[in-house]
Amino acid sequence: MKSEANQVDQTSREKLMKSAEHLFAERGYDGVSVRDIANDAGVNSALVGYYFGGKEGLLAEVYTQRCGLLRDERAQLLAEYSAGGKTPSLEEVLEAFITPSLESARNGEGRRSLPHIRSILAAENSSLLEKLVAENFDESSKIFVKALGKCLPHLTHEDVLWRFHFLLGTIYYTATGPHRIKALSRGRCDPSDPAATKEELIPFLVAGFTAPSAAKGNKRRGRGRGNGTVKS
Amino acid sequence: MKSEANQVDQTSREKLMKSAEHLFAERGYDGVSVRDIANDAGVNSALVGYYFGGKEGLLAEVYTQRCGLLRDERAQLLAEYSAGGKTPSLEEVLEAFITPSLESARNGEGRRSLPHIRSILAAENSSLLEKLVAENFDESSKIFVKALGKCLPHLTHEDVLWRFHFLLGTIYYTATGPHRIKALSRGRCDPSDPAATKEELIPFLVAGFTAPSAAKGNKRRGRGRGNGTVKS
DNA sequence: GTATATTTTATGCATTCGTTCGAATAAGGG
DNA sequence: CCCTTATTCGAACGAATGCATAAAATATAC
Repeated sequence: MKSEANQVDQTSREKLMKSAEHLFAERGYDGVSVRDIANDAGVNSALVGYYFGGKEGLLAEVYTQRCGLLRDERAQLLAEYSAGGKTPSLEEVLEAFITPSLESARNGEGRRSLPHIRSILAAENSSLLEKLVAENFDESSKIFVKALGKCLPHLTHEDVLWRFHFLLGTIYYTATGPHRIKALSRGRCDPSDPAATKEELIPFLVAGFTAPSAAKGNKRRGRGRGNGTVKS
Repeated sequence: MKSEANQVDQTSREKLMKSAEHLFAERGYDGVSVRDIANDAGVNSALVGYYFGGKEGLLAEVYTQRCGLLRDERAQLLAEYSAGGKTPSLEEVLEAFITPSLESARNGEGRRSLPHIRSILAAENSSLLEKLVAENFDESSKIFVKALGKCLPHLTHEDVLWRFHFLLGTIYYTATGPHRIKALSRGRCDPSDPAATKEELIPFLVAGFTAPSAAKGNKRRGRGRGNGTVKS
């Protein structure tokens, strides 16, 4: 198979994947028909069955490919920040995790499709896709949770997991629902601008992550809010 | 067939709305057919046309009703914290906003359906529903953004909006499904537990909101003895 | 009782969906 | 040239969709 086609000479398989990524991100899985995809790609609709076995196979292919790219970018950034055996700072770990999510336009055409697709999977809750998410995501998650925990020795493992969970929420919501804040701010806050988003998100997250532990050992009814770390 | 004696006499309209809320939250809008809803409700499928004019009308009805409930709960909590002309603290404002989102089981049957539906709207991006979101949510949002700004005079209006945006992300993501965090923690972190979530989320958010301003140049106007209201 | 209004049911319709199948077209080796 | 293989195409299938309508059942008023 001659997979080294030029970007001008694109195989039908690639056209389908590109259109599928675009349309799935825009209108959801059930909201797009294979005819829509084929039409957008300019090929015959039967080719999705020929190349991917069906609509689900096409989505799986698109998703895993995108996930791999995102995972690699994150890993590479984290590796850069860990060069020379150095332990990356909290900001660096967060930046390594967030940046590829915000600007996943590297391969596509300015569309941040992966978090959108990911959000759609969560919403439409297809069983196959839930499995895909676990397969492609848990690996990267564990690495970053570990790196975060190393930066935050005052937190329990569960604290880190919770805050990682909140971090994911900010990322996905930024990628999927940027309409409202843009309207409320009359366009001055634009979550589709990766640099601006990062500039606001990182300090917010750094402060949130470095907050005192909220874990069980700490739930004494102490009056003082910023009480120190409780050893046991 | 005659409907067997239900525990309460529920009109077919209410049955439809209940089933629609449940199913929309579970499988999305396009993922559920009118027949599915009618079958789940135990009524004839033509009744959704009779009562709501169609599938979209049913969704709009469900959504606006749920939205009204949530908005009222939030407003009531904020009013309680503002009793006697007192200015609520940051934690109180956050709690008033978050709590009803996390435990929207008050009226339903333990399902936190509204954020789920909201998330689906964002994903499937229907034009009608985007309008619904703006209509039902912006009002509440503006009130809380204002209350937050009053607690955080060191921030610009845009800072507050950004962090409010991140706050929404954490809520929606938490409510959108049983997520990886539960698996990664072997069940010890359970986002479906409102109390546990709040115990972790509030300190995280308080720290994030009170972080120093990230605005470029820190150009907060009206510094010194600030006029309370934020200029619009 | 009858008459009227409301609610429910049964059924059909036009459309769209994902998928499949067989026939064309292209490419390459003998 | 023929033969094999890979790709593309047009057409069609059965199933499911949202929606509309007429008739039946039920409630309500007189």
